[in-house]
Amino acid sequence: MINLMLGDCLERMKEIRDGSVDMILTDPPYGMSFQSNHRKTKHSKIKGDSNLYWLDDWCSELYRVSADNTAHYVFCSFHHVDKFKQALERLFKIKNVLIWEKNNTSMGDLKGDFAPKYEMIIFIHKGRRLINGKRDPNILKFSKTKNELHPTQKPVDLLQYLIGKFSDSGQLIFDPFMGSGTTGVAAKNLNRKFIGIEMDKGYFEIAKNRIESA
Amino acid sequence: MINLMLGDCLERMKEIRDGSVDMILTDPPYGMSFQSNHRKTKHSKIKGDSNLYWLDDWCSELYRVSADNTAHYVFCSFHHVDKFKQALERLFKIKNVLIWEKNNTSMGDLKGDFAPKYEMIIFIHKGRRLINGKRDPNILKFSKTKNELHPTQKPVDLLQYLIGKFSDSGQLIFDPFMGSGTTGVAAKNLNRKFIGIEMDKGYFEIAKNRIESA
DNA sequence: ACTACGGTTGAATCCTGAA
DNA sequence: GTTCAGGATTCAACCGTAG
Repeated sequence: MINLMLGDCLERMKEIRDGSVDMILTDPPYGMSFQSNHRKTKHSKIKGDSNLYWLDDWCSELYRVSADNTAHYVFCSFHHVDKFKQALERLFKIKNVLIWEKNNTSMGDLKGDFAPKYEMIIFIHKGRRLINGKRDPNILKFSKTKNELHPTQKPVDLLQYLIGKFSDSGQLIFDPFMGSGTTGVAAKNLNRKFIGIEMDKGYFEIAKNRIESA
Repeated sequence: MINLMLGDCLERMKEIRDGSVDMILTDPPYGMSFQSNHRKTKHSKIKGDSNLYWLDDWCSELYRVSADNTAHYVFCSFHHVDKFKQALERLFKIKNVLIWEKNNTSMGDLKGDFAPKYEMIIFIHKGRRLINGKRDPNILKFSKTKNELHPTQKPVDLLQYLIGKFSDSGQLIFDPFMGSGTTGVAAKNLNRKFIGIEMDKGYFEIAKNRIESA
């Protein structure tokens, strides 16, 4: 079962039944500008809300739709980790903050700072979910995707790893900020069901095509 | 110049002159025991939440004693990164969150979680301080010290690396939570001046001996 | 005119991995 | 080896407006 919705996730999530989702795996917009004058490959502009006013309502809906005894992942940069952690913490149990170590660094302040080489992944439980297989360290090394369709596209193998560790075959994975649909591809590859929501029509079509042909 | 003080850093810091410190490098107590009690209540009141009530006053004093255009490091676990980031952010500029990747993992939840393999280091500026040498990634691999004198003892080579990157020979390093004195040893090895404060008399003596014989 | 402030624009510059 | 491209960017200069 694959269910893709075009629209604002705060609205469309209302259509999802209480306790029906076995894993949320998503990469919310951080509220940064993606338009760089130096990037060769330009992506369409993504709406940046740096005030993150929607966070609390969003977390409440996530809690409502998720089943008991499930584990979930929310990608996050260190710039906003405090706000995301506190919003999630009101309802979920913060289990860990995983570090996705990339194979490259990004730009940032070249003279007064260290070079960004990772993204954070807030790992939460509703109730208690046991790990599948062995317990791995909380630093995960995966190479970045080449020729990205979306500026923050995640590697499929990273998402498949995360899905495999804390969900079972046939369970339902949910991504409220679908982007180019990598979470859906990973879910389908592992025989999970999937619900994805995306507001941008261009990315929605890309996601639909990618997941169909996966 | 090495100046070691026995006492509560919130009190003893008052003796340090405005703008006299070139780098703060410290590992504050996290108050983990309070945290675990608090977890049982889901809709937690922030008031009386943990023993981090001293954070805001502490940050104000750090800001007062530090010179303009200086860089500083505060160690932190992911459990409390939100509170430390927000307290520091009121006055300092958050530049980065560094990841100290250890060579081993610690215990934690063996069945429902990933294994902790890192500590966070909040990296802040007062004004703007340029890097010494090249710009390195924000994931730092250093092996843990063996036969520790203190439960959260840091490797000397890690602290020397951090000191070397953002301070100069002859400048003053300050550690308000000195513990077993590793920051002082690193500072002395690199010909920096040092002020350290420690409340516990046992650790104070250990630190004094270690720094003297460094 | 003279700052002061806010928003926008464009230049800078470095490590890593892939070719 | 050697070259080359690119990266959830930051900083500073530059206007336009307001006081």
